[in-house]
Order: sequence, then C-alpha cells, then structure tokens
Amino acid sequence: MLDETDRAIVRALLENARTANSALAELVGIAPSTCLARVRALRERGVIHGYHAEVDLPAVGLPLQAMISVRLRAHTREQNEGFRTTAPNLPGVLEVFHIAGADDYLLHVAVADPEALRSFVVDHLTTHPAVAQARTNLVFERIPGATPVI
Amino acid sequence: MLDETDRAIVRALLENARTANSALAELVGIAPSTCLARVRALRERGVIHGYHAEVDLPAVGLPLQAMISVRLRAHTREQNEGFRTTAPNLPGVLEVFHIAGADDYLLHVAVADPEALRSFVVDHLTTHPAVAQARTNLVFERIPGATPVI
DNA sequence: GATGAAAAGCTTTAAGC
DNA sequence: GCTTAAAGCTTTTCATC
Repeated sequence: MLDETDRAIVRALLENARTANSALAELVGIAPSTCLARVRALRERGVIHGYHAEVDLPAVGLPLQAMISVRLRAHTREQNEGFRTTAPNLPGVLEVFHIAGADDYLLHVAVADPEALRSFVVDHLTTHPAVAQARTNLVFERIPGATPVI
Repeated sequence: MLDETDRAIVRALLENARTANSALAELVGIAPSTCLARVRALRERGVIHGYHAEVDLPAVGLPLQAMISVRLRAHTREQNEGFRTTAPNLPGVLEVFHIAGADDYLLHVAVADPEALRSFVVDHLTTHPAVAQARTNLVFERIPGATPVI
C-alpha cells in the first residue's frame, strides 16, 4: 500500500510537519512536483489526517495533567454513545480512548490547577448519568522521544 | 504571558500546523510581519515545540492499539531511570507517561497484529529487569474531536 | 508515476511610521 | 506594532516522457 518513498515522506512529516515540499523532495530523493503529488495522495487516501502544532501545556497555563479511567454504569450502546459524544467536548480533554477491560474509557486531560481537576471529575464525570466511577491518576511526566512508528 | 492574539495563533496552529503565515495573520487580525514575529517568538519561548503530521495508524499497517499499565518492582530512582530511557525506544511506542498511583507508567502502543502485541509485552516489558507487572488494555477506538484546550 | 519549466503565490526582510 | 515594497523561495500546474 505504501512504498518506501511514501513511508519516508510520512516519517519526515511526523517529525516536522512544516518541512517545505522542496526540502521534503530532496530528503526522499524525488522531484518536488512528484513529492507534492505524493503528499496530496497521502492526504486524500487518509494516510495523513492533518498537521498539528505541539504545544507546551504548562506554558499555556495548563501545568497539571491526569489520566482518568472511566467506568460506565451499563455497557449498553446508549450509554456508550452518550459518553462518547460528551467526553471529547469536556474542558481540558486532550484525548479520549474507548478501551477494553475493567474500565471503559480513558481520558487524558490538562488543567490549570488541582481545583480545576476536582471540578472536572466531580462536575463533569461523576455527575454524568452514564458514569459509574472515575479513577484519576496524575501524570508526573509525559516522556518525550518516542521513536517514529513507521 | 500569552495574550489573546498569541492564543488565537496557537489555536490555529493546533488545528492546522501548515496554515500559511498570511492566512494566519488574517485569521487573528494582525499584519503578516507581526504574525511571523509572534510565531517565531512562540517557538523560541518553547510555547510551540514543533509541528507534526497526524497519521492514520491502520493505514500504515498498525491497526491494533493498546494502553499498557506498567508497575515497577521497586520505586527507586535507578529503576525509574532505567525504564524511563528504555520505554520510548521500544518498537511501536506512541507515548509514554510517568503516572502517580498503583501503576508507574502508561504506554500507548500501536502494532501490526496480536502477535506483535504479545511479543511487545513478553519480550520487551515483562523481561525488563525493572518491570514487575504489565496490564494490557486494547484500544477499541481513539475518539476524535477533542476541543482545543486553549 | 516521474520530470522540468513557468506562473502564481508565499515568506522574509528592511525601512519608515 | 503596522505598512509597504522588493527579493528570494515555494508551490502548483501542465505538457512531456
């Protein structure tokens, strides 16, 4: 599905999404016009979903992160759908995962201070009709430097 | 620290890191030259760490994701350092979090198939000298659409 | 698919306000 | 911090291979 040139393009854009097309072309050893066509094809095929800035959360006033495991009351489609649509829109939510196991969802959140975290859990999670239980784990550190997966 | 214009710039680049400077300037209501200077300052101050492509994992051959909670044998500095430096370099690791609570680390991984997941856990985690236990939760779905945090 | 060349557009810098 | 203007790149298209 992807040849080695496509993978090299994806790796380069994972590392720096603003690499200029001319530089990208040189990096992977093809002509700029070809490179542009491949990048466009990768986007159109949905291999690349988008390009995002990586922000320093403490620098933008969100120095506290947590992982919150959420267990639903019942594992009905209705409760899942309800939580699924609510969760990503709660304030401070970075990511939402629907997971297998004892818990049903895992939320990665960033907040300004402990009070904001308390309010998030108490006002938005435990009061949600579908939620049975929420277990909060503070994040000491998000460890950087994961190797590109492809 | 950040004024409303800076935050608007960051929001725009969170959503699309490749927004052209001229478009960004218009979006936030300042002149292109000012906008360029602000974006550069945001990078130099470390508010923006970088720009990354968002990749469709199944499309690049990694259709299976898991969250793996790792508990260390002892909570010594040495064991923490050892695991901390190893974990981000294990194959398929997307993110590593050092967390508070019963478990010590949370790994988000993407793999090609169940056998790769088994091999990751058995060959790289449970055989690591610092690791006491690893609990694997499959990710059914990474739910999109989280609201920008700033 | 890939290329090279031309046109269009964008970035970047500097000077003056 | 804004505007303007100019130079230098980049992107994009298109005819061609």
